[in-house]
Amino acid sequence: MRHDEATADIAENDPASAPLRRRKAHIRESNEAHLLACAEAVFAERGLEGASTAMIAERAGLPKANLHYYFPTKLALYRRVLEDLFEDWHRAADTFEGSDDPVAAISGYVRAKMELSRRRPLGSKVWANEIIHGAEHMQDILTQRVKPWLESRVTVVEDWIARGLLAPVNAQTLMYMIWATTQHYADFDAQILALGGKRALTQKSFDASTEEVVQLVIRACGAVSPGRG
Amino acid sequence: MRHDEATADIAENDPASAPLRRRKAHIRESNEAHLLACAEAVFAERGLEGASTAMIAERAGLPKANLHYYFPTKLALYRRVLEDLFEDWHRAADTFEGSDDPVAAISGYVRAKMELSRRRPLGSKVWANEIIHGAEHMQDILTQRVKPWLESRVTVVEDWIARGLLAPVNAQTLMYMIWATTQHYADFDAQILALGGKRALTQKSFDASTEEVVQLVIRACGAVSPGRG
DNA sequence: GTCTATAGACGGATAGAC
DNA sequence: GTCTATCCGTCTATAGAC
Repeated sequence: MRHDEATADIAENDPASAPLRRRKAHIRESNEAHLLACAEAVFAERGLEGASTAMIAERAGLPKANLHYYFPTKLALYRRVLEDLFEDWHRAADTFEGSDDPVAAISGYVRAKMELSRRRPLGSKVWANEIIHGAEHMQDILTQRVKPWLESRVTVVEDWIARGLLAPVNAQTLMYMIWATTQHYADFDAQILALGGKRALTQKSFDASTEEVVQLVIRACGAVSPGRG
Repeated sequence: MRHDEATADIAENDPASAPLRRRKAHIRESNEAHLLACAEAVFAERGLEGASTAMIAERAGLPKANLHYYFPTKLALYRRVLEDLFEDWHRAADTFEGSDDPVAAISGYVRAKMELSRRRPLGSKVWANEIIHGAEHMQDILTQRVKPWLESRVTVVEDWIARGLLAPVNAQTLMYMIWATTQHYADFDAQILALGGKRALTQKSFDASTEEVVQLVIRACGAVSPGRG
């Protein structure tokens, strides 16, 4: 994390300094990524207001001033975390694009969302926290990125219904149920743990919950589960 | 909100001061209730750390020192809000106790939970926020109050399954789906609004969403919806 | 029971040496 | 690019007059 080379006097246009510039770029990239990961954890544990730049810097093993060198304000850092989370969410959402078979598409999407809750629960918490508090720092992401995606999926589901492949459910309500239920396993893990379900944190119980959720969702929208494996 | 009577010199044991003591008790009761309502709103909007006692006091129209007169610390106020929320949640949960008919019991419970999300969305947000951040201030509520309730309901659902009244779902997973989906309409209202669904905030669209959720849940657990009305 | 003033800790952000 | 020291604002909580 520490770099003691004297680099301040390297001329920008000196070809000989190219390796140093690359090294500086690599340092920046690596420190930014590390700070983003630590920020995600602290924001998840304490929220935007509860998190302090000192906590994030300490977790990253850097002095606070160094954090402000990479991210000018706490809010800028927070925004970057949210944008990064959207990218990950969007990759999971791709699962829904692939198939024209409703059972395969929907169960695949539920599994992808559960996998995301498993793999990145802290990110899910940051996202949930932001929305609960009014989503003021992600209006643009919601309206410009999530909304078009949702509308296109609603169209697809309504087409499936028109073709008799699904029961006449409200597509938006179905999507909210899928989001809410899958994200519950990340956001409310403390409650699930306290309620002492056997399905707490092991990969095995998480996989079992995943298949139970898939089953519930598939039956909810009036299709027959294809089973799996 | 203001009371200018000189009451400091009223002897505790003087029978003549009983009316004054009653008035003081009423003042306390009314101010505490008002502060609790304002605290719930500010905690919902900003979280425990983001909320300041100054904000809560200002919303209540009282000086900050007055707030600390009624609630010694911010955390004590927060705890009182959480306990109050549990009581309300518990009343809604009673719906589930009444009937031995699974469809009536489950759809009634879903409606009660949706009604709670509609009537007290700020409270739902405070609850969600607390759990997302680790539930450290409500471990006792979860393990001593919510857990026994959940276990008794799991038993009932498993009995229904054994009697062939429901599909063989995992009762806990079903309950998490109900909680997650119904609370989504309170906690994620900012997202629902931003995604521009027609079902935003009117009572009418909320009622429609309620019946859609009931339908989805009833079908998910393998029963036939009884319709309604 | 009400309210002003303030103590004391901690927050985000920056200056400037290295 | 790193890090110490510090500014200045806000926070919780309390003292003490009324």
